[in-house]
Amino acid sequence: MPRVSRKQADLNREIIVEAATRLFRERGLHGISVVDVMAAAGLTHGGFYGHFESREALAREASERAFKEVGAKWRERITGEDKAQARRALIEPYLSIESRDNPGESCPVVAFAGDMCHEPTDSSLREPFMAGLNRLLEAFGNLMDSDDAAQNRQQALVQYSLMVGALTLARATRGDALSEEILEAAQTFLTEPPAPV
Amino acid sequence: MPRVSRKQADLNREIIVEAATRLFRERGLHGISVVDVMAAAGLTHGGFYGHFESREALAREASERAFKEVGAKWRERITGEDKAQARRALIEPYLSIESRDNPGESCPVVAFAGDMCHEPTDSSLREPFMAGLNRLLEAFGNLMDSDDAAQNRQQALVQYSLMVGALTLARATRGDALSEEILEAAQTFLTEPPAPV
DNA sequence: TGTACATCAGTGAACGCGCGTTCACTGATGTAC
DNA sequence: TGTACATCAGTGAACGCGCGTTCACTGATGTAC
Repeated sequence: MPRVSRKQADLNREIIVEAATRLFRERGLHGISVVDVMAAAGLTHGGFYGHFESREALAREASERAFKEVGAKWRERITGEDKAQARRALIEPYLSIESRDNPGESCPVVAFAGDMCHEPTDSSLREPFMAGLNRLLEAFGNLMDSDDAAQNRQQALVQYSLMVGALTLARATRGDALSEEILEAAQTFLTEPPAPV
Repeated sequence: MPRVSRKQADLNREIIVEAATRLFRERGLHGISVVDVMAAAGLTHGGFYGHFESREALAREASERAFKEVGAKWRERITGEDKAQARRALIEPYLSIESRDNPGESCPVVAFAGDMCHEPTDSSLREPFMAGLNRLLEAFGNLMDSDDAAQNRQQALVQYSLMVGALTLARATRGDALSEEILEAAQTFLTEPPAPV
């Protein structure tokens, strides 16, 4: 069925980006093809370049959207005024089995960090990654208890690095008891009073 | 120059594995081709299958060797009797700029964890990864101060997850000041007395 | 509102390329006498 | 030790395949009157 309405075409583009936002996080920046994304959107591959300049342009847009999504999710969870409680509201779902088993809907930092290490310095994917990571770190730093901004920053870097490392390792070891053990250890360390660090 | 001596052939195999041990860590499990490895070993690709059953078989062997290498490196660094000092002797080089900039010679857990998340459940690469990770975690746990084995285990999981997360993020953000900031924050947290956790 | 025509979103074949893998070939190595 | 021959490590062309990308085509959509 060639030539759909302009409205439908815009919707199709939206569907493609949504599918990509999930698939790139699930299988990595190099783990899916244009055919895969288009098929996931219910389309054939030929129309892809009517919507996007290149595969990389889609990856960039998908990365941006993934960061926006989790940014919004974080904001939802931080509504309370108690900072320690807000931290827990972020950390517990972050280090949950659900999060581990649904990379397509969770943190793009974890999803892309490994690939980003191999990305060339001038890759256009660096920009959305860095921007998104910085926003998450800033939001997280605002949830620390100290009056000392430098100390809050350091705590945010440490705790977030731990969250990224634990979730990455939990995914890498999925199927082994170690996977749950890692999530629980990190969870306990980060949320059990007295306030960590 | 076809048909080298048996001795030279064994040496060539060794050179191929060594090149692969470095290259797979530098560019990821899917980032290099058989041609790349053979070229790095000074050979052409045709002879590859005289030495290895498949590309994956080489990846498996390279992974095993990488874990053996860092295991030996860790053992070298742990010679002292002071556990806190031994921890520092591991952690400081682990979270250094040198480590960040030389993935080909450093931790295979960080090098492969991202790829391992996308590897099929029955991938033959899981075995060396799990075995190597478990050995490193055990060695690290033995360096904790408590008499409580469970607590030592938890500390090892937390601290190692943090090391993996921090090094991964530092590599992913290389070129930005954030990269060094992350390394320093994790370094400070893990090595500055009072004993962390 | 209805008609005629231009536009263009999506299709599927095709492109060049790099990949993992195979194979006929070469000629030095290793061996049997 | 020397000779004749079998072996086999490495070479480079070739294979099928999937990839990103291009393009001629189709026919419903959008527009001009």
